[in-house]
Amino acid sequence: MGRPAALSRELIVDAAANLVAEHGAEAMTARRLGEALGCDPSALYRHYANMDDLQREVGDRFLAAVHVAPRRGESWVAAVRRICVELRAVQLHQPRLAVLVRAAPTRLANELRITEALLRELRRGGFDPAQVAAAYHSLIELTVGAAAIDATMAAEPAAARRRAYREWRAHYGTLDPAEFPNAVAVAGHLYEGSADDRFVFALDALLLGIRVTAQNGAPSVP
Amino acid sequence: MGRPAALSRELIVDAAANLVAEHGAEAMTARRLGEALGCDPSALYRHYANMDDLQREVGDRFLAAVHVAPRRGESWVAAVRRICVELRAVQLHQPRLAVLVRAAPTRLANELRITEALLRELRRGGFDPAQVAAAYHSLIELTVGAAAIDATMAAEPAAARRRAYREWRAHYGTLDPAEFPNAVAVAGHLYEGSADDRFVFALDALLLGIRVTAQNGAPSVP
DNA sequence: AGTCGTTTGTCAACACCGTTGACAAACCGC
DNA sequence: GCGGTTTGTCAACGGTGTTGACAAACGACT
Repeated sequence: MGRPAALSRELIVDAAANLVAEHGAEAMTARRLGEALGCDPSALYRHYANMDDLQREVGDRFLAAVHVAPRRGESWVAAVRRICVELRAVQLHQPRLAVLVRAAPTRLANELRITEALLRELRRGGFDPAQVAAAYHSLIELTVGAAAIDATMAAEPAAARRRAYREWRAHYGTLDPAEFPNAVAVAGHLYEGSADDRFVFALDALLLGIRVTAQNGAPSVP
Repeated sequence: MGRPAALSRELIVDAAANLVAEHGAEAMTARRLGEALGCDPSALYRHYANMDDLQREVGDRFLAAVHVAPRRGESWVAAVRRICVELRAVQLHQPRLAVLVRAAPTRLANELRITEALLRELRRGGFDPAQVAAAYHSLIELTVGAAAIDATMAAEPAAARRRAYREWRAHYGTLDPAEFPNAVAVAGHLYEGSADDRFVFALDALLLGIRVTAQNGAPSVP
């Protein structure tokens, strides 16, 4: 009963996803979305409590691109690595949306799918439940967190990115050696390679640390 | 020459920092800042190109709270750990400001100070320059990234936080065991303890992985 | 002393943003 | 046909960053 709905959550989230894919996440405003849908901006509030609600669903829609199916012959470490790398890639493409996804777990379809897959692989690794949970949180914090940091630069073209990295390196190199001896000493290696390389290094180190911790227990730190 | 300046970058950044400390980072708008300074909002643009410029400086000012001086008898691992934990604590208090600090290195005074200290401790650990840079980037991505994720919840009172964690745990536990067997299995351990605990676990694992990697080289992943 | 150029703050305005409350259109069951 | 309910429209509110024209206030030069 009631007036027949011309809009629906699905129609809205579709249009919003298109808008984001074409014009970037900052284009997803109530007014532009209303224009794309041919309706008044305020009509959206009949289907979503507020724009954050909608953004959360759009964000989850983009997570559909992450493939979590296990591959034959793949170790659990390799699977976790692959899932995290893919998750990062998706988040780098939609920096603004990632903000909301990472504030709190949305527990929407695709996020649950990824969570389940990561937990599956970690359990395959032989950890006990508490270790699995701790490892999962570590991986998510690094993966999603690093994506948050890198997203801004990832939006730039590759040439601009390399130029920026080179400038930063150079800047650290020209600091006062009396005040910043260590920065000057390693300046040549800061921001070396791609952000993806740096992430994978961190990810591998974290995975290694998780494995060693599970075997030996947490090492003591004097 | 010219009309004498009533404002200055220092006066502005002082007022902005006070505003943020008292009313939160979202209170740092041009109009409220103008009101606090007794000037027109547009006067700010004589001293800063835009609000992002100003936010970056205010963000760096808050980093002054991070103590990086070496302590006697403290191992390099303990020092790195301590600096990262302090850095995280500061970022958790100013979530909005952290957004800008983490988009790209500001290379302002306090950020440089922290960078120098982390590099100092890592070099004390006996790594070669390339390893120091890689380790530094890993630590920053985890520390600042995790702070970005946790900042939203950290703004809530502790009771609300614990309630949210409990709800999430419960939600994972009530998922369909056929579709999400692993989530159901470890649900009881997800979001266990505090966000700080989870961060320290990840940080220790990462530090351990970095040390092992430097000793043995990167492990192969089948 | 008067004028010029420069710096700096003021004012009004522009173009946005999310969101709300009153209203009208369009359906269902009665 | 008459209510009740749902759904979209419209106008508006209060907020945001930012800009361009203008005026005040100085130092320097004639």
